[in-house]
Amino acid sequence: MKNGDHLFLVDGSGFIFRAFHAIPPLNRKSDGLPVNAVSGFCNMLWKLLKDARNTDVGVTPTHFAVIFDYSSKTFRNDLYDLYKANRTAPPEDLIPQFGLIRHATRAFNLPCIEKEGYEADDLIATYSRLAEEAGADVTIVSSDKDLMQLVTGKVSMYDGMKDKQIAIPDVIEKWGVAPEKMIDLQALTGDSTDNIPGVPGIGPKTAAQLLAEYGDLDTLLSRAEEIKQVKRRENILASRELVLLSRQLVTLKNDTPLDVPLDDLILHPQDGPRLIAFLKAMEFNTLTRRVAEACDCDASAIEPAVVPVEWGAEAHGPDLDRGEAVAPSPDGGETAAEAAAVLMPTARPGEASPAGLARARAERFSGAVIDHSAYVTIRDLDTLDRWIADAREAGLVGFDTETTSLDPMQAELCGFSLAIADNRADPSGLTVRAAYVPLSHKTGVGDLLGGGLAEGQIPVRAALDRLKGLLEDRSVLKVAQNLKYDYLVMRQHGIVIVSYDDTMLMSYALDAGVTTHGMDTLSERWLGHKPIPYKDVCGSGKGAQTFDLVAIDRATAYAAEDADVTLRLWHVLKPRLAAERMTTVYERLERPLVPVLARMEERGITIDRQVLSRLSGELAQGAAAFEEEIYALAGERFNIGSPKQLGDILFGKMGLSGASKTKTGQWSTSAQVLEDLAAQGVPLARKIVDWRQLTKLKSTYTDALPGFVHPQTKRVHTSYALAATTTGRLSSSEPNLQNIPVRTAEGRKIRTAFVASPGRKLVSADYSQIELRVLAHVADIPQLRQAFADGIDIHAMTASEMFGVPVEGMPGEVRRRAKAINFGIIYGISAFGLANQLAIERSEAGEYIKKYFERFPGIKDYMDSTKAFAREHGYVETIFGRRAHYPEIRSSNPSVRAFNERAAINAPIQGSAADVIRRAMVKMEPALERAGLGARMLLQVHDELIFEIEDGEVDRAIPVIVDTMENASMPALAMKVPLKVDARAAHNWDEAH
DNA sequence: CCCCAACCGTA
DNA sequence: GTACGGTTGGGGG
Repeated sequence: MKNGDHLFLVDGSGFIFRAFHAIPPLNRKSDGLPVNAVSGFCNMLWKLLKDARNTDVGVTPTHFAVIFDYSSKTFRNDLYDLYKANRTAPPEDLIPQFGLIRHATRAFNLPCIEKEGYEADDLIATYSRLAEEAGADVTIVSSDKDLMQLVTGKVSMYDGMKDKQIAIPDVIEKWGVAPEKMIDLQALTGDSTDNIPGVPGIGPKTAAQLLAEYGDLDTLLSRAEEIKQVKRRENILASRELVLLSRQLVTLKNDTPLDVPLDDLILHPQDGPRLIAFLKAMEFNTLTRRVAEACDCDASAIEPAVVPVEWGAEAHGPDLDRGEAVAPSPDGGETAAEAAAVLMPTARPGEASPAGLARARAERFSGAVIDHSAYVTIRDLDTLDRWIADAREAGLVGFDTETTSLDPMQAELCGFSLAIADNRADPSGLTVRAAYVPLSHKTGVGDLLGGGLAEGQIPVRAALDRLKGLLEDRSVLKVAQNLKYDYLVMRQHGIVIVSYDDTMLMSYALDAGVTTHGMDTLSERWLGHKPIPYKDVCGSGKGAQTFDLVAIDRATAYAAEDADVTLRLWHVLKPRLAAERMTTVYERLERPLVPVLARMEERGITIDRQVLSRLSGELAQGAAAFEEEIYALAGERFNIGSPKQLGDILFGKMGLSGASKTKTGQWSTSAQVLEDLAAQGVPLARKIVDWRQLTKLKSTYTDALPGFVHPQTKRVHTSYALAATTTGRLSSSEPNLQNIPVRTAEGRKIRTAFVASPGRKLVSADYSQIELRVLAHVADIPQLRQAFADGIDIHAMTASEMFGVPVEGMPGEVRRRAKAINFGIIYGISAFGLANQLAIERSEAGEYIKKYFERFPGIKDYMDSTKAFAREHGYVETIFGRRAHYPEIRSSNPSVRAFNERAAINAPIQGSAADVIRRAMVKMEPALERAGLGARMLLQVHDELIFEIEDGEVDRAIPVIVDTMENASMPALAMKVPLKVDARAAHNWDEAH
């Protein structure tokens, strides 16, 4: 270090405490991790370093270090055992941030310095002295008065939070003494926060006055007798020894041993990608964007870093218990605004009870008058600011995005809309005003050169900066329809929506099985209003255009209406949750899954296109070979893929027996029928079955999957539907990754194409027999509970009970039949179905069922009582209270009724298992983070979760994953049967499964 | 171009 | 016998 250099020393530990208390703890990661101090720290570092690069502005560091306290025990404790003895433990939310700030420092490519037995202040004093001796200037980034003794002509301080420089005159102004007298002043006054004794009755003012009069502390003490004020004189004389001790304590040690030499503090260039990876992991979206701009990086191409979090001893994570107090929950947490908002509008007579309010709301909102001409197009920032301010004031806002694609991973934002219930104008909540903010609408429809940006739109960056403030404000409840979509779209712009409700999920929690949950359906059902069809705005089929090409007036009517309708739906559905006691289901099983699934979809999974392409060729060859043989056997060429043509050939032309008809009267050519024919010795039938298998694998998988590889991420991003099934299961589409083949060897080859990225493994963790375990729990069957407790083969046990065959040496066929019965039970067994499955007579199947019910009477009771419950209430419930509705269960049509009864028997079993894995998924990310693991959950396949995990982490991650899944029901519900999870790691999905 | 039936992949 | 989604063929407009 040389003359003219400039060393910045950041008091990291001091900053943590200051930032933690100064910045409100609103600033959490989406998983609930508090990062307010980290956020303040990163912003401050960025500001310091940014100015540093801009040589026109301020001072430019050549050397830089961030200094931390190593631990609470230092040499000062040897001097005075009560030193800092009154310190209490840091707040819980602060604990994980100590480690994170060190990670942040390293991500900024800065030295992170601490030394056992010394405080940060001593290290700062030492570096400061050395730098000054070398002729350099020093800036200590801190506002701590303990460091002011270090200020000289070459050494100044800088308060990073107040953006204020502290030089010699500033110290004198503040404390009345020059920096070199600060030690004496502190010794006299003491410091209650550090438990440093001083002279009673002497504060900074008196101390400064005394020092001005006597020059320094030693002189003061030697001439203390001269002090005129009796009390003050006596106190000083009595405290003499303590004051000298205090002086030792407050004197910073400027010759501490250093592990990192001064010259090593030289400022290195920023490592942009590394810093962005860290900032993304912290979800500091604004800063990520700024850094990406400054270093010209594409932030979207950078994976978030894996940042281990040390939580200390305290457990953390979203609690999933019923009735437990809801801590500020990671995402859609209940806020004061939300609690207030649900009561808005003001209750009227007859609305005091939740049910009364719900009824009144439904009544008031039905037959809504929706006036498209009242919608506003927001074209300038001032108007947008007013709307956002009004939304803040209301604490509640309807929100919707308009984009160019239904696929959120491909969608480009065109604009967004806001809806506000005007509570002042109309306390009924009925008056909703809504606006559309166009951002990137184009002109020149049909212009091949592409029209330019349409006039009268706010610049995207400016508008989104304002919107971000609203969407990330925990105190404003955002209401959206199918929020996962908007969540993903906004994430692409660095915005993380917090505090939200999703009307689609509210409807799903309330009415699964009654209705679908799309906005148009809900609007017609609850508001009696048919929203403008998307087709009317954008056209369809060949004439379709993207939303950015829609004229802004037309777009406003459509888009604002969506936000308007969504907010009205919320007013109807929200009170129903409480009235129908579905709030817990909604808040614990539905809403928190939105960001979890969004992240899974965003991560995607890698597929090896070469593997698929090779397989596709093999399948084509195999199918072609079959085709020739099929034509030869049939005696003519025909479309094998046409069941109609095939049926005509088999049962018309060839006159084969064993035909059955489909419900439309056509010949059935199902696999079952063909298998039967093959068994009769019809070789053509076998070849058709085999041909179908190959062409199915080719068309549905090997040919289709590569088309889903995202052009930028090069991964496949499925879409999970949260509200598609009656039972509570998820569904997956575009592509459906929940039906990737596994049962045949040929099919399994498809799974080898699903691979981990380099240096990682795929880990598959699946529940073993979860539905039978749920059945054992809900029906409380002693033998089943015992078998699961003992880890016995459940199907063999069933066979043994039914047929009196010992488990040892049981024939495979006997076990197979018992297995089919077990599955049949879960599916709401019928003699017809079981006979079909086992290819036995219906009477024989009936005997099996009778026998089963004799051995397990509890199952019969369960099925009967479930049916009776469903008939009485029209719905059934899972163990977590989710409801599946069967409105047709009282149908006078016996087959319709029987079908609904079977579904009603199945739903609590399938649905409870679905609830369990939902809980596991919500708990998984916090559990992994708590364990300091970067494992990433990618896929869910009903009873299986697939992760991508760094090689070195796999062995540590698996127990965390297994434990989280096995204990997913806790603490809300202790199951009577243990849940068992098997997990394996491999390069591809086939080997991991 | 849209919709439905048939078929088949998964849990 | 439960719960899904995707592909193909084919009919109707």
